[in-house]
Amino acid sequence: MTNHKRLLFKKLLRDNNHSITTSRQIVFDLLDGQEPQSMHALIQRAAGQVDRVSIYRIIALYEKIGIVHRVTIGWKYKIELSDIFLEHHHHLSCTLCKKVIVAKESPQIEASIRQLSKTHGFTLTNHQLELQGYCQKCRAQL
Amino acid sequence: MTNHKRLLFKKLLRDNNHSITTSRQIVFDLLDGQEPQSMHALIQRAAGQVDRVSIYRIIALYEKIGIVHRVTIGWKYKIELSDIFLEHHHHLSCTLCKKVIVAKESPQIEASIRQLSKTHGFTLTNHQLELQGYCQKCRAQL
DNA sequence: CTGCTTGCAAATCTTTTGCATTGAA
DNA sequence: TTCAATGCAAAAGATTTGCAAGCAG
Repeated sequence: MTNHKRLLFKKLLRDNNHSITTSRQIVFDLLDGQEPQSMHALIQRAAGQVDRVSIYRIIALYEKIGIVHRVTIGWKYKIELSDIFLEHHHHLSCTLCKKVIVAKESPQIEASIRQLSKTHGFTLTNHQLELQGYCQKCRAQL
Repeated sequence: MTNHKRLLFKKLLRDNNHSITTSRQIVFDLLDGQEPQSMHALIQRAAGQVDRVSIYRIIALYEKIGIVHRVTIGWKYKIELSDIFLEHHHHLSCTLCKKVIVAKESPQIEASIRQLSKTHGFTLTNHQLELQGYCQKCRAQL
């Protein structure tokens, strides 16, 4: 993980008047550089270090202050670092192998989305796009 | 509800070898012409008519045979009739009043999305776009 | 120190499963 | 009649809450 990310992380906590605790750093580290993760996965990976309940509380806090956001993969949500840490992107999730392909944002899509909001008098703060289908590998096996 | 929808609904059940039961019709009627609904809402509205467990089973079936799909609103999912019944569209959901604005699809967005899949060797079957922000009314009150 | 954070226990809510009964074809 | 579909009870899983103890600032 880059030093920059860690500094930004701490700054976000400080700026919002929350302390920088060991548990919070552990959870942040678990999130960094990973595909979006389910609560279950986070809880598993933090087992013995951070209690399940604290993870829920930490993730709730992180979402409120914009460190993470939730994305929908299939029917369930998963957690990933927000676009301040990762570049803005979209997910292509394979219905068969469940792999998530991360796609860099397309200026064209972003522009159309802004246009759509405008048409509806909507003030856009955020958006999520999920594509479902088959990845190249699974497709070949059909 | 149009007769066409009801016929299509029955045809989908028949074509997939499932019987047309009272419970299934009730759940279908609850879904028709409504904003996406939470399980909780469906269960409430069907109280006394269809058991909670059956609703879960019926919705699972409906999703499998393409009668409904799940959309994410905030952190939770909701159920709505699939694009065979409604036209393909996207959701603009207001973070404040929770209202969901339904937007007709934009050819421009759809095209960009197809392009994005292609770039990644992905076979697209489906996609969902959710915009979050403030609706006109809530925006005015900020 | 002092109040924000955490862990633990337990409550609550959501979804799934097993099984006997009911109902559609 | 016959097997799929339903209801009920209960299990399993996910998330939240209350409270005492621990740690960051």
